[in-house]
Order: sequence, then structure tokens, then C-alpha cells
Amino acid sequence: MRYGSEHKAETRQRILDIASRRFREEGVDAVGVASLMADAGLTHGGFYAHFKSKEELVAAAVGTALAESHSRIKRIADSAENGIETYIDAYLSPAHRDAVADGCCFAALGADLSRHEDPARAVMDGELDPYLSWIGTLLPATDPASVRRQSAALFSLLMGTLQLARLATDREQSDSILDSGRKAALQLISVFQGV
Amino acid sequence: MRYGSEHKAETRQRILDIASRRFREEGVDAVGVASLMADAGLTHGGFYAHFKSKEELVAAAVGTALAESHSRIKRIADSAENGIETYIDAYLSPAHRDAVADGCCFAALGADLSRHEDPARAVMDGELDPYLSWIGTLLPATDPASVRRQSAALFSLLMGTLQLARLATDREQSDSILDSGRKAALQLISVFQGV
DNA sequence: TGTACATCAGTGAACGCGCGTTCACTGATGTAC
DNA sequence: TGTACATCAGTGAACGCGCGTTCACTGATGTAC
Repeated sequence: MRYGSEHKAETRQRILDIASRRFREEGVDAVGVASLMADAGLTHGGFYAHFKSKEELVAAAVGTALAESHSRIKRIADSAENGIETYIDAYLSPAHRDAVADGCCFAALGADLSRHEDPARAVMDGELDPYLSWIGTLLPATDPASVRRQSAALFSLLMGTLQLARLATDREQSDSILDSGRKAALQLISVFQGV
Repeated sequence: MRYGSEHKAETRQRILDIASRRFREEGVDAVGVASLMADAGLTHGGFYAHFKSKEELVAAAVGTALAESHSRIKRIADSAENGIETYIDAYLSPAHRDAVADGCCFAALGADLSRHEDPARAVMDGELDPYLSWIGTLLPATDPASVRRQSAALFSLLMGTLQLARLATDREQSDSILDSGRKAALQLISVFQGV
């Protein structure tokens, strides 16, 4: 079976897209290579024509997940009039809570990956700084050190809120956790602005 | 080998203590029954004299972990003059960041457990409300609904900050994330107090 | 234009391994007589 | 007090299973002549 010149790259991308979604949804350990390849319409043996190991796939898939979820939320926030409020609302929306597979990679896999020193953790660690810097661009400008502190705190609040909302089984309680986080985030922004 | 009357209960507790620490440190899936029993000085076969299944152990160990880490931090905060500040400082201390095995169970296992509907998740879910209520007792009293919202937001900020600090590989960056969270938490408290 | 060959993405059987779980067994101790 | 027996926490071999990984092979297509 010989294929066109872009065929292999397309297959690799298909595996990456599926992996980046399923890892967030089910956790890295719960998703096996064979099951992943089956989802891509292939058999497990072919996997190693695309990746050296599962570890390497995890790192690449985390990179894909970070890039994808961040570019989506950046697009929403950067095009809005009030970027920071739009960002907060999108991040703490019930839709984001319910769409783990397409959602924030830090919230879904951060606690897991922080346990090991492996390539995937390095990828996520490396993406933290740029992401916090981007959040900084949405904040009222003061000195860089303050912006950095404020970005970190705001994102911590959002990520923690999202995870708590995902943990709560009761729908009403979960919704109210999201509301609490949204309100507190806006209050925090006000403090940052010196209002 | 027949033993004294409390012997079996002691063994069960020993397994639970080891499991509650190792699950937080390494993750539930990474800790096998055999390895756990070896840590307790026993062989794997005896496990099922104490627990019906690994799933049941996980639920019991999560209960132990929650009870232990909460009672420790409550003791510290409740005995202090300014409970809420003491709580924030303890939760966001470098010591807590570095002691995953003895630390907050929500931060260590929350994201993992929120993926399944199993007994352990139910245990953790059930402990969330009481824990947020306790945080509420440290907050300046207003109406119950506000206190609840404030507790949820404060804890989200703390948990998110702790996880982010654990994710960051660079020690200096991690310390500064903890500082950011501490500062933001205090600012949030001030807003809650209407200062 | 037609034929022979090289390519290589994908196949699927097989590998060693560790997992959770089961079960016949052990043997030190408590109890009954 | 001494003997026979019951108890049962813990042992360790064995189970089926799914994991990540390897590898000899396939066969449709591109290339060379």
C-alpha cells in the first residue's frame, strides 16, 4: 500500500488529534495504543511508523492539545471588546466544564503530568509561561512583575474553579461553583485595576 | 498464624495509611496491590482479607487522605489568631507543595477522580461541601450564600495555585506562583470583608 | 506503452510483563473438654 | 493441667487479561527501463 506524499503526515495528525482529545477525556494511562489506532481506523502495529514510543506520542499530543485549546480561547478573547471578561466567561462556562476532551489541557492533565519528569511534562511546563504572558496582555497594564503575578493568580483561580466544578456531581452545585469563580475573578480584576 | 483481636484492624489501617500516601504521590493507577502490600510487609494474596477490591481500597484510602490532611490543616488554622491567613499560608507553603503524599487530596487526585463515577469519586465529592463549609467559618460572616460563594472561590484559587506551582519545574517560578496565589487570596479576602 | 522492480504505510501474530483477583494451603494461637 | 480441635490472617502459585513493543510480512503505487 503506497500512498500519496502527504498521506503519512495526515495519518500522524489524525492520531495526534484523537490522542489529544482522548488523553484529556480519559487520562493518559487509560488510553492504550491499540485503542487509539483503532479509533484512527488502523491496527496497533503501524503506530511505531509514526512515533518512537507512547511517551513520545503523549508529549506530541499534549503539545497539540495546548496549541489547539489555547488558540481557540485566544481567538475568542482577542476579538472581543472586553477581552479579559470574555476569557473568564468562556473558561468558566458550563460548556467548557462539560467538554473536557476539547478543553484546557492544564486543568485536565496538569496534576497527572506534574508527577513525572517526562517529555510531556516538559512540554506543558514550557507552555505555562507563554500562556500566562498572553493572559497578561488582557490585564490592565502596570509593571511587568505585577502583571505576571496577576496572570498566575487569575489563571490559578480559573483552573481551580473548573476542576472543582468538574468534581462536583450535583449539577446545581457545579454551576454555582462556576458562578463563584466568575464573580471572584471579576473582583480580582477590579483589585488589579485599583478600582 | 492467629493474632490478637486488634491485629487485623491494625493491618487494615496500615494498608490504608500507605495507600492514602502513595495514591496521592504516584497516582491511583501507578500503585499496584502487590506493591502496596509489600510496603505493608505482607504478600499480595492477603489483600482480599481486608478489601473486596482495589476500587474499594481507593475509596477508603481517599477517605483517609481527606480526613487526615483536613484535620491537620484545620488544627493549624483553628488554633491560630487569624485563621484564614494561617490557612492560606499553610496551604500555599513550599512545604505543602513539596509534600504531595501528605497534602491536599483534592489537589492531588481531584482531576483524576472526576473522570469516573466510582466509589472514590463519591467519597471526594461528598467531602467537598463540608470542607467548603469549614473554610466558611474562617471567613468574615455575611449571609450564608455569600460565604458559600466566597469559600468555593477561595479554595479554587488555592488549589489551582498549588497545582500550578507543582507543575512548574523551575523552583523560582514555582515559588513565585505560590506568592502570587497568596497575595491574590489575601486581596480576595479583603474584598470579601468589604475593605 | 508495457514490464520489472523498489518503496514503505499498514498488518497482525507474538513477545514479556505487570496488573487485579482467586484459592488451596499454612501454622500459631485461642478455645473446649 | 494436658490434649485435640477450630480459627483465620497471611502465603504464594496460578488465572486471564491488556499493556507497550517488535517484526516478518503484504500489496498498492511510483519509478526505471
